[in-house]
Amino acid sequence: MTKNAKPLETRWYDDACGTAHALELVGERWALLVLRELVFGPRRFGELRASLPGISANVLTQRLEGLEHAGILKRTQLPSPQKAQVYELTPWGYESEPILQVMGRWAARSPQHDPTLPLSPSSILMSFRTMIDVSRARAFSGTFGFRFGDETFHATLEGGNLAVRRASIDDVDVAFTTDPMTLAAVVYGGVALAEAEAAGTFAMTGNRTLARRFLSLFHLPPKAT
Amino acid sequence: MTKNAKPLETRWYDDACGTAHALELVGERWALLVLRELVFGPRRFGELRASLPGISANVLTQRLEGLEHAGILKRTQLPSPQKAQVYELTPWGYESEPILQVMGRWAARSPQHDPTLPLSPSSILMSFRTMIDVSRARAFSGTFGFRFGDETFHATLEGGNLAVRRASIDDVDVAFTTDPMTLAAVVYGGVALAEAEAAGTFAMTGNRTLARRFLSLFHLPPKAT
DNA sequence: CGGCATCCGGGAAGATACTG
DNA sequence: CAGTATCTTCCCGGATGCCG
Repeated sequence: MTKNAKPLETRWYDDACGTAHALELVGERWALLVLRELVFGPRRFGELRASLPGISANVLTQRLEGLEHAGILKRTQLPSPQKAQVYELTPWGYESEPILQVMGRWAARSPQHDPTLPLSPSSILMSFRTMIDVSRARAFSGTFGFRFGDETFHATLEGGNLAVRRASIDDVDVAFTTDPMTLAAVVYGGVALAEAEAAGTFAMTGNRTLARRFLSLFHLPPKAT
Repeated sequence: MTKNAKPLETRWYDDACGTAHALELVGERWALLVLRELVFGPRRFGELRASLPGISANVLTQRLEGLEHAGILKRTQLPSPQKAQVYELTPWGYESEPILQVMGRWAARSPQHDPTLPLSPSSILMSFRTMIDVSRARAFSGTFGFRFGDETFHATLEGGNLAVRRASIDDVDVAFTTDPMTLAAVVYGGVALAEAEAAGTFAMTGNRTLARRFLSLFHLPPKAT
């Protein structure tokens, strides 16, 4: 029963500013990265832990408790066969995505940003939603599937927006099978598609013309100074 | 000479995600609130400390060092007469304002947000930039001055945007003299102008019709759930 | 295996006192 | 006024173990 539910009303900003309150809600270490991993759909404890390199189990437990208490996520039991419990953002929790996007766009301009570090599937797909060239994207539409190991994501491009969700990827126009770092290298790092395919770390099926057009939609902002 | 300037390269997220990098840059406690206080112009150490209820001097020193090292702000000496040192955001640092705005807009919908806590001048003016009704604001323009004790801010409304900077407020169409909490109560809390004026905590000079129109431009978003 | 509790070491934050 | 030094408190991270 989690006996120690101390709200610890101390140690907080005594400030009516919305930004300060946001920091009380999601300002603790790892909190926003937990949201990042949940933004495309519910996940289990172990999946979250595997996607967050370096987080410890007890800290993840604390964050999930705090975020649930704040009304940002809720834990739900899957129907009987699985008997597993998953964490899912509430509608208001899903609205936190712009925070992640704006922070990512700004930090991508940092002179110290190292794009060669590991990347999670959520991260690269979130970056697509952030870095998409809306005006060029409006010119076409399509459905795209991503397979990263055993995780699959379904993306629908339409009206300049890329809607992404964790789902199976049957019936997509293009399906990519790769890993997040290779995908980032191809899209942002100027690595040639043919090179990545030859290396065996990148494969795609479906409409290759559409695929190339899609992959050229995303660009990092220029570095500051 | 601050002998121990080691950034302690450990304790960070090993993650290429832009959001994760942003958290490395401004994810420490107080960091974003320091930026909030700098977003309308340079300030001195003591001014920052006074605007950040509860921060201690050594933590503020650490944050300023870290933010300077990251290239988000720089310390500059004022010309000879003052011999004072101020902290000022770099151009890229100023671009962090959308982070503050998006977080504030999202957190304002939190069921737990308490708008009766103390508020800094930067906070209320930042909230105006965030919560402005752009379509209605496009319909007119004007210049507005705010005097909070000895701090003054100059705001220019034009094209739906409210540009704010710390500056003297001569030659404005309307000048408000009040405190941030009273201003928030009038704009967001439904407190009548006449009531606040009668209480002596709110005064304005200039075009009163324009003033009323201006003050009605700003609204908090509805609470979630 | 998933989730949570406990213990421990290290380090960051908070408070106070002190210096130029 | 602008920080620095010191001490205490608390959070974070890792390890371990319990229980369903």
